[in-house]
Amino acid sequence: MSLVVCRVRGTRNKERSPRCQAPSAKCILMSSQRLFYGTEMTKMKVETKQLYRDTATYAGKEVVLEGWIRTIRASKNIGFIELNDGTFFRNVQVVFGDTMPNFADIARLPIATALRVTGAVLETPEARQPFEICATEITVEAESSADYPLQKKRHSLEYLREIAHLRPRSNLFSAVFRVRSVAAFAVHKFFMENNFVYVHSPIITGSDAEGAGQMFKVTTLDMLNTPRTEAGKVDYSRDFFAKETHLTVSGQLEAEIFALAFKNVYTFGPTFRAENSNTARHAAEFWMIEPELAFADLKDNMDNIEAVIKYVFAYVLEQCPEEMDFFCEYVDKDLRERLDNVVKSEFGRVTYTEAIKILQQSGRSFEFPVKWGMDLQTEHERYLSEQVYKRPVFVTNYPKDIKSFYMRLDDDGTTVAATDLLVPGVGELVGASQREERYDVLVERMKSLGMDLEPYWWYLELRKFGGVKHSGYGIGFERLVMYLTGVTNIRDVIACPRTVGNLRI
RNA sequence: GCCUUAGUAGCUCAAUGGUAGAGCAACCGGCUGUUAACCGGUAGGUUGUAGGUUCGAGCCCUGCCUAAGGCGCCA
Repeated sequence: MSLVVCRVRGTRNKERSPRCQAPSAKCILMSSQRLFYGTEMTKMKVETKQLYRDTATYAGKEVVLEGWIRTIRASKNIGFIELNDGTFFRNVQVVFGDTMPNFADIARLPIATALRVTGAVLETPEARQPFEICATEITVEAESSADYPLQKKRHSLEYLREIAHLRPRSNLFSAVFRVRSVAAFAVHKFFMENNFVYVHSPIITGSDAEGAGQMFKVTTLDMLNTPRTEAGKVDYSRDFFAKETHLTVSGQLEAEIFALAFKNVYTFGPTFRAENSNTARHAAEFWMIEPELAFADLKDNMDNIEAVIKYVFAYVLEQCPEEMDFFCEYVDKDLRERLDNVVKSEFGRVTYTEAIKILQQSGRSFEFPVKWGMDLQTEHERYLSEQVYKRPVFVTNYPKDIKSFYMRLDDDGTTVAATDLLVPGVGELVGASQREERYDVLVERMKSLGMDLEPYWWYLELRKFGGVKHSGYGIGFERLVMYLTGVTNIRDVIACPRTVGNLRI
């Protein structure tokens, strides 16, 4: 077995360069034997993340690394491969020389070819990368082709969307989806540490008027031959659930069931909206976090929202420094400053009525004139979060007429205990409210909205049996990831995005 | 759903109504430490699509398709 570390025959800087002061073969053999697992013939398999996080442990040792070629460049006698094994944002530089019998074959390999590399880890503190692997053996695990669509240069996000099956291999999406994963874990970690119970609310729902927009139908009926009632309508009694069913638009009402049993709960799962929305922040399938807190009013609610967002941001900043550096350099130069600001500063809190005054006194001419009673338009929300507060801001106590039936009526009888958290660049990140716990008030509100009470019999019954005050909110998880990464299109933070007229993969 | 803009080589983009071009990628060759390596060469086009105006259209006009940006709906 050859253990010559770095058989480069270069003469330039040979004495001075630390990269040429490789440990002796004997030294490597002795030290690496202690780290081998299994039989002596088994090489030490490593992952890139281990190498980066614990370089000193591996320095001078022989390791085996499996990964894909991100870039490769070679001259007559020496070549360089940047190998990515998926476990870490950064690549590992593999140096290979013409002492390898298959040098010429390796040098010609196209990007995305999968390799198994055996070689010694050499620390290179003066180079752009902290270490490299001096290959003694490289075998091809799976070859790629020259027409691989990802090139080693910047691509447009639009182009990458067209190759959604390959884009996770690009730098940006490697960073985005690792951050998404870490952020999701941080969400669970926060709620578990605060003694919340994780509830799996149903995906298929029987109530068709949850008030959050158009819903997707769920059915097993034959579309070409639907059974009809005598009145000529679709006979859902012969459908799978013997009633009309849809994909959920919110797990909130079900979460309330559990909040009134477990005190503090949260859901975290997919949500579906069949809205004809054509914006950079809407998708037909997205993930929502919906906590529900018993014995909690609107202020408790806001405190919890602020705490979880700060916790998740701080955790991602700590766990994903390489990814965050990348976003700051290539996506948004001000990202780190903005996120640090979110973690450190207090979120703004302003009532709807005060916000209207701020907008009216701003001296700005808005496309939609500002008037009490109107819903805030995007231009108003942006002005408040991006110009006035320059950080997340809660707008509270909206007029009841522009909010949902389940929100608790304020004492003035005209506003409800609701709040939206507006953040710069993303818009509405969280929608929240204290729920109407007073049975009579709730029934009256639903009746005045012309709602059919029957499907909500269980929701109303919760108010009869110890239905304490309680509050909850919904965080759009993708919008959270957008805010964290600086990525401005929701299609670029979802693995396989679904939007109107678009489901590629 | 509404408004605006765009569509040219595999990718990113040029081209005053008058001969369709560059960089990168690919392919061939060179190069002893590269960093989106570098140097030389080769090949690559029904200008989204269907019509129209014109002696002549990538460019002007109309429809359609696709995408992006903005708005509405919301998380």
